[in-house]
Amino acid sequence: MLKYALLGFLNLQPYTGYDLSAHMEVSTAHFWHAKLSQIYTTLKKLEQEGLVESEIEEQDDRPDKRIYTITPAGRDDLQAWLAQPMTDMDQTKLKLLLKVFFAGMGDRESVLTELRLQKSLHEKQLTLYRTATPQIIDEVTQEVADGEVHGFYWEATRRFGEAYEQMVVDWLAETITGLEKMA
Amino acid sequence: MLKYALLGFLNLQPYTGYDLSAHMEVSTAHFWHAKLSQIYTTLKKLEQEGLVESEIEEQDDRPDKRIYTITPAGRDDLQAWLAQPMTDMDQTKLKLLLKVFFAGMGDRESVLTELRLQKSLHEKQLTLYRTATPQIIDEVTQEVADGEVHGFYWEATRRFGEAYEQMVVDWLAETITGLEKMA
DNA sequence: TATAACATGTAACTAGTTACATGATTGG
DNA sequence: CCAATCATGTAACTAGTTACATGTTATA
Repeated sequence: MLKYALLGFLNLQPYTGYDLSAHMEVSTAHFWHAKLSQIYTTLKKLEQEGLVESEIEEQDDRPDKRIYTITPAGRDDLQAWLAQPMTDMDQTKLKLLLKVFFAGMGDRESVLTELRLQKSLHEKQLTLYRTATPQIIDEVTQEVADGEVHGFYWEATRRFGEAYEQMVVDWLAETITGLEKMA
Repeated sequence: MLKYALLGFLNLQPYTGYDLSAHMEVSTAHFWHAKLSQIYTTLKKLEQEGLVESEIEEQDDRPDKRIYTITPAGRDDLQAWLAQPMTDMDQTKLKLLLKVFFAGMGDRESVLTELRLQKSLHEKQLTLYRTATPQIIDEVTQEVADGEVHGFYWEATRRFGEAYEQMVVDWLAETITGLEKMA
């Protein structure tokens, strides 16, 4: 599926692998992330399949860049993916929940430490969605073509992130309180 | 990490691969799932590492069973994992959000269809967390040793599931309304 | 009469992570 | 002077999925 994340970004404008990584980190990271190594190998595969093309831009002070552009076949593939509705729910893997599920086998203090640490991490993330993310969306919306349309959907994913983190923080607070009472 | 899901269950009592799969499906599926094929290969690997042991129980009418038991080394490994706190947040991959992020490149009706379908799926799941899951937790709590302690944590993961699905349903409703107004 | 549940496993494949390898420039 | 940013890639590995292979019994 990284395939479609890459095709989606390349449908906005040409990018290098490094650029794509940077963009994913600030915009899709909370629902889709990838390491640079996987991005490079996937781009190579997409080029072999004819969904993207690349050309080298030479640079003097920096390493040369390989700039990828989406092809008509790539656009068709992306369109087909967008048009075809998912018939099942996304399945997630949450290590934290797995640890909580078996926490009765360890000691109470360890769980409390873990949950408090997680709470502070999720609070930080919640703040980001409320302060930094709206600014990023505003900027990018003005830079790209069809910015207003994309802006609506980008804001929708931001709202999801915010609501998710709020829910997690609330759940952690409740769970911590419950555990403290169990003393 | 499937490793720890399996060790966790086997720390409650011995199980076959088939049993483990069935238990995961009703209790951890929303935060940890695995196919039978992966469960079988992982159990084999765990046995080679000395973390579990198995013995065959012959059956006449059914295929023979291979019953796995956790070893002291397995228990130690599980304990160490539980005691060591995670220092980062779980990262998720949500195809639905990825599709929404790039939805401005497709047509509005496709997105609406997709979101409405997802809403009905998540509503169904929310109902399950409110009706079926509490009953399952009650039953299992009474069957296993230290049931009351485990019950607290199992209920915590149920609450997470319920809160998550409620949040998703609300987000979908809002997003659908926003899109309909955009007409 | 067909399909779900019971029961285990292997083989081939796709996806993703970690580590390695290289090397200049900029900022603290 | 050290870390971060820029920039690309390969190799080895771990995790997870899909498909294949087998065979009985209970249920709708």
